[in-house]
Amino acid sequence: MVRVLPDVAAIDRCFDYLVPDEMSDQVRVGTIVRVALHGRRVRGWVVEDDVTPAPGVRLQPLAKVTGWGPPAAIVDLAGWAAWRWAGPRATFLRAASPRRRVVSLMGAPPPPPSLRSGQGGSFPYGPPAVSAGGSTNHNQELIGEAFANERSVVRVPPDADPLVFVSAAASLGDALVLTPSAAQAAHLLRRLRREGRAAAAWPHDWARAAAGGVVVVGGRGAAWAPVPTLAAVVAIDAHDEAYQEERTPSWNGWHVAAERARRDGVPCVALSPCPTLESLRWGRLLTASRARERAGWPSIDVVDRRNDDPRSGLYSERLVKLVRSGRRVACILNRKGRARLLACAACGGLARCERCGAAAEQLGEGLRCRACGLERPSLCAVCGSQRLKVLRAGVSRVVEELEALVGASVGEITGQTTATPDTPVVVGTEAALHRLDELDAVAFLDFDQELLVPRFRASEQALALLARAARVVGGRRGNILVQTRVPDHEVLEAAVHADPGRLTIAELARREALGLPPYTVLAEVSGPDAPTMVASLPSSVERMGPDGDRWLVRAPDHSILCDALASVARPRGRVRVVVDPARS
DNA sequence: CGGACAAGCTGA
DNA sequence: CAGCTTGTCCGG
Repeated sequence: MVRVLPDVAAIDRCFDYLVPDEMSDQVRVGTIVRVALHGRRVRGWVVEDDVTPAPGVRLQPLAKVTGWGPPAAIVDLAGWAAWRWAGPRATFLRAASPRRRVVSLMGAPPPPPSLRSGQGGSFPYGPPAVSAGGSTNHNQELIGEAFANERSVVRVPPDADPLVFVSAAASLGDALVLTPSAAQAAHLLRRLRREGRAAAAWPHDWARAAAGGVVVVGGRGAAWAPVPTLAAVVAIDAHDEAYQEERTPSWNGWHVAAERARRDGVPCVALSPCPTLESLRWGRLLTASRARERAGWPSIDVVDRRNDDPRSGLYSERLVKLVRSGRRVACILNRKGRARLLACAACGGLARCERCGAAAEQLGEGLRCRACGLERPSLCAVCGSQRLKVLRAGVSRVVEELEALVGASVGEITGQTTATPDTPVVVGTEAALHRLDELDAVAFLDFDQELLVPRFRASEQALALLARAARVVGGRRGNILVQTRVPDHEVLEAAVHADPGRLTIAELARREALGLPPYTVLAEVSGPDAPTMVASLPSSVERMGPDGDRWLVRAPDHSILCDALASVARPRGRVRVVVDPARS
């Protein structure tokens, strides 16, 4: 008899079934099965075997064995994640299961014995990494030390090649390597295979990973890969917010992988040019040499705009010179559309919505309210003038203005655009930094928007943006231009001096004073039934809010926070809980 | 989630 | 009071 968790998000509950004799050799903890439940057949996972039957319940047999599922250790890990991110277990088991049915692990041949290391013990490197180019000059000491610790945060400059760390992990045995995006994972995988490593892509090579003898590479989901004997974990760019699942439960891939490493007692290495404060609290910080770090950040040109003529708009003299230089430049502005804020050129009044009073933005020829979406023709609601001036330009508007300044065509990239423009000058939102590479320079037109946004992680996120830009311009070879009215902000100081530690110190003090992470932990509770849930939380947690329909719950650590969240009955479907919200 | 069943609303 | 909608309950 086995206990089965149905793959139905709303049923976070197990049911017992009989195992027919002919299935018994295929059924163990993790196996994916089909079961009859309440008059229908649903998928589910065996989460316990050899269950003693509860008296007085007539059991149904398993309807079918579908195939391989996550190993027992991962089933257990899913239980932990359900607690840690206050979500149903089924979500995590789904994340850990193969996309297509796996009937046998055969056909996933193990790699040649020469590459199967992982006998444990000291730290011999495997086949020496063939260094192409000069970016693999980390000293061996740093790598050795990283894997000698259980939890290391290795701060490397933005242009550092993570491959040496990945190879070192692979030399220890079956390693798990996480990257923020699937594209980065695919690239890394190709390079590992070129190096002669047996490597499996998550989630495509699920069965190969389960068979063992490979290093598994993937995005955040790879944290759930069925590696039989884990030897090490590496998270590349561990600061990246892409590790966090956007949908609830919003689990974090590298936190899951780190928990796995902890459970198995193997090293976990988080690489980042700008480690988060939370990661620094989690692990021991190791840094590249000062000289190496300084050499790996580009030159950062901070343009102090405090005394510039406001009529020069988003374009300082240095910016104009840069875009006219003929070099490949991306101008970054995190505002989509043409104009996000307008004023009447005649009476000076702001363009606002007639219905709700919120700011109206330019949309085609007319205006649209940014809050309620009401559209109206482009004229002043107060005096009727048709002349409106742009107070806050968006990307599309900047494209037009830069084309006039450069005298050539300028491309545009936002999250929605699909084609990559081939013009030397490109304007875009942050998305442009993920889509372009090998630029000569990146210019942040209004960096204050990043620095001053009212979110407690704003500074860290702003530095991460600069690190991202630094990588896109190829480290030291490129340039970053930053227009700001806060030129002495710690974020800019840290980037200019290639010393993220400067931000760490300032930010830690601020967070401690305000009782914010990493000194505390937060969860966001929202939705129609949030008040009910918040009201029934135990007094071990602090409640803050509401802000609209959002509440913040604060506790000294995850054990208290998650226990508190788990202790209250959840009104189904009507409340959303986000543990460790990225923005707040 | 999705079926079962009860309670409430409507119209003839 | 049939016929339909809406809400609540519960699953082996």
